[in-house]
Amino acid sequence: MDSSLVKLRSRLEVYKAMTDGGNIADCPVRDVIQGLNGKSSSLLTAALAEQPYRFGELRRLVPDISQRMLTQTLYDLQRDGYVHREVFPTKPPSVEYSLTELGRSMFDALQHLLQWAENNHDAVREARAGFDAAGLNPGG
Amino acid sequence: MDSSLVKLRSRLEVYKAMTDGGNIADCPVRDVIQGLNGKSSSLLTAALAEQPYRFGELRRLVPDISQRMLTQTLYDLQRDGYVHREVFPTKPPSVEYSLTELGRSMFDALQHLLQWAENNHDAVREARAGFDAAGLNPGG
DNA sequence: AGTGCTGGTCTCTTTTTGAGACTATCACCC
DNA sequence: GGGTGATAGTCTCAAAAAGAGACCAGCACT
Repeated sequence: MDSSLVKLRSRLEVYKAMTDGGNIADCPVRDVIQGLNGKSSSLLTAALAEQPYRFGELRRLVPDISQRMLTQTLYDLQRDGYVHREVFPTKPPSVEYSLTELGRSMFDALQHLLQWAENNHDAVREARAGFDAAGLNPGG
Repeated sequence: MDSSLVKLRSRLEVYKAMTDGGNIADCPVRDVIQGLNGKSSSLLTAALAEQPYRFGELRRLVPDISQRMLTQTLYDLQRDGYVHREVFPTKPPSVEYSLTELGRSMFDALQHLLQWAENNHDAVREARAGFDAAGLNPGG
């Protein structure tokens, strides 16, 4: 674990140098992670890691996403190479979305964070509650 | 790896049930990950995982973030329990931000994704380039 | 001919983000 | 004793992103 911290230091300097240079696209974190930052990107990737899904299925699976955002998020995931989109000439035509190899590889890394979120959801909620309560009564 | 896929299926169903029920806050992915989705949250967490930093230092470390967003992102990270904020009554007063235990734990999970981003930055860029090129010339 | 399914797009409104001017306090310098 | 610089922010205005939901087009079924 300490060794990863050592690696981290140099990595951070790389990030800094790159953003410092002006070209943000050269910073992997900004460039890659930002593409995953959509409000439902993680969830959709998780769904597609399970199995391929069609547009309408994804919509039902993640009901609080608007069609517009679902379209756009899938488009972005496809553009970044995580998702494959295939149109079947049925009547009416159906569209199937699936994870590419790159997408599956990315999801393997993302999964750690999803797992953490699940394990620590309560801790985060408690932190929020405590913070808000303290904020309302700052007069110590 | 396959066993994690099995776990995933049931997990996804939990997500679905929870968003389906209407209360999005009960879905760990939406609730936790969304708090990390800020454009620079990952980068700031990475910086603070290295060592504590002061406000101005963070601003210089991540130059393309506005003061306003830096303030707000740090506030959000603090509220979710990842970051500790300490004011020192120097003249002028200085404020130091550091990772809490929870934040460090979260970063351990996040780090996989950061590492992946670094390793696969080129692949993502190529995917984008290929997608855009194909999009301009769709007539097959 | 009307209804439903498919996978979207278009418009309008609200929310989020970005850029950057402005605040307040105190040490230092002249 | 007044201007300058450092600290860590806040405030306002403009632009970008996201959400809600109406609308579109093609075809099967009735």
